[in-house]
Amino acid sequence: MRIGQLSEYTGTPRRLLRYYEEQGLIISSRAANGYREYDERYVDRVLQIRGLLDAGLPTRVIKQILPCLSKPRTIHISDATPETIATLERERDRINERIQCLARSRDALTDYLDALRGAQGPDDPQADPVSAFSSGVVSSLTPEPA
Amino acid sequence: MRIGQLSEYTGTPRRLLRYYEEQGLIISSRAANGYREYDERYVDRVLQIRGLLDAGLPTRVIKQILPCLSKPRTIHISDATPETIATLERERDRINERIQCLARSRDALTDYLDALRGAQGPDDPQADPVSAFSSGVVSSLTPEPA
DNA sequence: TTAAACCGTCACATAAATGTGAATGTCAAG
DNA sequence: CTTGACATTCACATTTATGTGACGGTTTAA
Repeated sequence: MRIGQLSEYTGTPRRLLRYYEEQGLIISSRAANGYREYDERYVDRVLQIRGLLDAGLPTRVIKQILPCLSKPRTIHISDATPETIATLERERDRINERIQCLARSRDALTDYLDALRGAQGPDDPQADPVSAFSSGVVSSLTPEPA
Repeated sequence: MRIGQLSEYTGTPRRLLRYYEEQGLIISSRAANGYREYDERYVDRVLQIRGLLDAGLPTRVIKQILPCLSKPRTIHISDATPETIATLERERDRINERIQCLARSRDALTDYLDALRGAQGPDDPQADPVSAFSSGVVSSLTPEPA
């Protein structure tokens, strides 16, 4: 498929697909006229890239770990220096830290929402019996929620 | 404490602490001379902010969810419009998506590393008995791992 | 009193991801 | 052949999170 198709399937502006290529995240073959030509597998690939970018990984890091994320593994093995391995391990650890951080926030957010629902918005009959009661104390550590 | 202390404790440049304040993520009281004055709780707060930023959340979103992440909950409850709740739920869902995406990548990365270790780098006596064997097939979907 | 180590604001610079448009080439359909 | 949709490259603009420095005030200690 060409860039327009891939753009449509992945909801990614053409500009960005070219940018990802420029950053070495994807590779395109060219038709005789110079048009980029993509494999169907690029749809998932691009969605994965976008997910990782959205999760805060820079293209530089994504470029490093992408080759390890292909479905049919048992490829790309054998070209691994100790430094490569160390780098990948470091990135994996960093990803783990991100996950932990996000999970903590998600859990706190969930608790907060549960408390809110328990306190005043029980329009949803699934509300948990969380004994939440409000006070007027304001921490002043943070601004008001929007 | 003043900004220098907070900067030292959190490993965050002064410049960024002022920036976070400018973005409404933190609030400082001012001493008579105009110096910013911080509570000790700001250390954890700033670390949390940095973690979320590093995980890809923009300051705009962090500002929204931060008030819900305070330890002593049961504060800030009662000022929640339905739109606020909907926004928070949406952000929670987005955070969840990020977590899923990162977890997938981490797992794939872990598998890859396990396979690598099984294939050639068993310097570590803890290596798992993963029956990994390499082939020369290259996907061409992605560049070589660095 | 002077120097060093803080603090303040202001402002310019940068890298990454992205938006947007110009100028042009290609191709399929009328 | 022309038009419209799609492609190309080039290039400038923008936003966000930062770095960095100028210039000046304050506090502390020699």
